[in-house]
Order: sequence, then C-alpha cells, then structure tokens
Amino acid sequence: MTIFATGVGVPHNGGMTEAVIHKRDYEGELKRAGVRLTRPRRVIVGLLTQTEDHPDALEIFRRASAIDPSISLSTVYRTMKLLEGLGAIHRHAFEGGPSRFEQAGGDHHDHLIDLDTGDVIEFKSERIEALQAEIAERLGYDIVHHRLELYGRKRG
Amino acid sequence: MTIFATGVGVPHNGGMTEAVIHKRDYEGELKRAGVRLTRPRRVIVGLLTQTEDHPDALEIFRRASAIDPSISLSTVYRTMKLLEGLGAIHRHAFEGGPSRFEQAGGDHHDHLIDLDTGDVIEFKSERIEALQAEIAERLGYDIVHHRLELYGRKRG
DNA sequence: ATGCAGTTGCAAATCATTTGCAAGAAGAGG
DNA sequence: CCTCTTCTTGCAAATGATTTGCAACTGCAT
Ligand SMILES: [Mn+2]
Ligand SMILES: [Mn+2]
Ligand SMILES: [Zn+2]
Ligand SMILES: [Zn+2]
Repeated sequence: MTIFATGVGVPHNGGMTEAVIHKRDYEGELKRAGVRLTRPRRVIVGLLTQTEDHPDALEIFRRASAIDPSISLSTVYRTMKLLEGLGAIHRHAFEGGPSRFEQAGGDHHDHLIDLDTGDVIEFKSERIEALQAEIAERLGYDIVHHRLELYGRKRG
Repeated sequence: MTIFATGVGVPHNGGMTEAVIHKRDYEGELKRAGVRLTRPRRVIVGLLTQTEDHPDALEIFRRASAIDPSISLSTVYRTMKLLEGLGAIHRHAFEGGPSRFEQAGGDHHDHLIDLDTGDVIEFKSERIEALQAEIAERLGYDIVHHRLELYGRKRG
C-alpha cells in the first residue's frame, strides 16, 4: 500500500511558499479542446497547478479571487465542469459536503477522510484494485470507474 | 465474493405479490427510541420491510402514498433521517443522484451500479474488507465506515 | 484593427433536502 | 373512554450547492 499525501492544503514543507508542484499542461489541453484561453481560465488552471489538496469550488473561488478579484463563482463552477469533461481534474463527492477537486494525471488512488479534521489522506492498494476488477469480472461487468472512501478517526 | 441481490425493485419471483421479506422490527425500534408510532411511520417502515431494492425518498413517497395518500414528502424525509439515526436503515449517495435507502441489518455489502440501467448489484468481499482495515491500521486510523462503489456496464 | 462566436458576471432558477409553524394526533394518566 | 401535553405532520417557505439565461464583453482568427 502506498501513501501519497496527507492533510488539507497543508504545505509539506516548513511554510515556505515553494512554487511549481505539478506537471499538467492545462493551457495546452484547453487549446487542444478548442476552447478559449481566457483570463479566468488561466487563473484557475494556474492555481490548480500549484494545488496539492482537495479544495471545493468555493475554496478555489477564494484562491482565484486573490489573484483576480473579478472572477465569479459561476465561472469557477463552469471551469471545473469543463476541466472535468476534459479529464483534466477529478471531482470527489465526499459524504456530507460539496464536491472537491484535484488534478487528474497522478497515479490513481483512493481516499481516507478524517472525520474530525476533514483531512484527506491518499492511499493506494494494488490488491484492492485487483479484487475490484475480479468482482466486476465475476458479475459480468466492465468497471468504468469506482469510488473507495474510508471514513475514520485517528487511533488513540 | 458473495452476490446478494441484483436489480432495482425487480421481484425475484415471477411477479407474485409475495409478502414479508425481511425480519427487522422497526416498530419495536421506534418504540424503544421513545418516539411515537404514528400512521405515517407505520406505513413507511411497513413498506421498508417489504423492500428489496434501494429506493430514493421520492420513490418511497410514491409507495407510501399508494397506501396512505395523506403522507407528505417532508415526512418521508424526516422519517428516513430518524431511521438512519437509529441505525435502522442505510443511506447511499450514489453519484449523480438523490440519496437512496435500504434497511440495515443484513450483512454488510458494497455496491456495483449499472451505469446504463441504474440497477444496483450487491456484493461482498471479505478480502477487500480486510485490506481496508489493514490500510487504516497502517495509517493510524480507526475506520468508522466506508464506501465502495463500482460503476460499470455489462460486458459484451 | 475588425468581427463575431465563445465567455463572463450577475441574478434568477433548479434540485434535493430541511425547517418554521399552526393544526392535528399519539398515548400517559385519570 | 376523556384529557392534556407533547410530539408529529402537512404545507410552504428556506437552504445550500450548482446550474443557467442573458446582455455585456473579449479571445482570436481573418
Ligand atoms: Mn486525491
Ligand atoms: Mn445494498
Ligand atoms: Zn481505487
Ligand atoms: Zn464494504
């Protein structure tokens, strides 16, 4: 089992504002998709590139507003839906909350949600993935995608 | 791996209106919980007892209305929330739809959702359950509950 | 630089679910 | 069986997240 990242927006360093975290070429993807590269879109994808956590639309709106106050929440929603359609980001609907997003492209992984803090911990189990495939196989289905979420609290 | 039931509300027999499917004593649980046994509640839990599928609030409302037309959708929502709190039913928020419910008490199982038909197929894998526990263990967490949903389409 | 289809911000609309409130029934006690 | 109190209900209005209509605006191909 592999642990990918932990925490919600907590930088993995000592607080240094270190930039350039991921490799996704959002602008290229938008261009390829034949849509216009507008200011709001640049701001949003620019910020997603630096994003390590799983922010919801409102949080993305806040972060985008800090860069360009004229951006609207509607546009954030529209852009997230657009990027989701392009497969550039993933949308997670964790229980009891609004959708949260993360950039696609990294290795597939599932999530453990800390019920006390809301923190999202990523993990991956090849064994579980394989078992899921096996189950679908037995049931005569092709899996299009799946959702595995563990909800728990720190042992102690 | 075990398959529990398949289909959405499709009777497993030839269409005979066979009654008494499950064993849950909802009325006793309500009594024990110290709440009143009202007509709407009797109707709803009575119908849940006969329920093998995973209906949403509106569908439960329709079924209840057929028995007592005076029941309101609000009461269905309130009752489902009450039963959920008592642990008498489980709520599932499958992607892109309203909450769907099923009686609690049967063995734990997870679901495969047919993307074409919306059918819900139940299955259970001890191996996956064990792996989940193992993962939480490694991460230092106690799992309170989890969600495993496979979304796919019939192979062919 | 020009023109126009694609985009945006804003407000209003949706959808599922919840809630305020006045009227209506459980059911404990008599 | 009758009362009284409290819990529930039905209805309508409120919520919260997300979507959408529309007129103003702006990429960007020509
Ligand atoms: Mn993730
Ligand atoms: Mn089920
Ligand atoms: Zn997975
Ligand atoms: Zn399970």
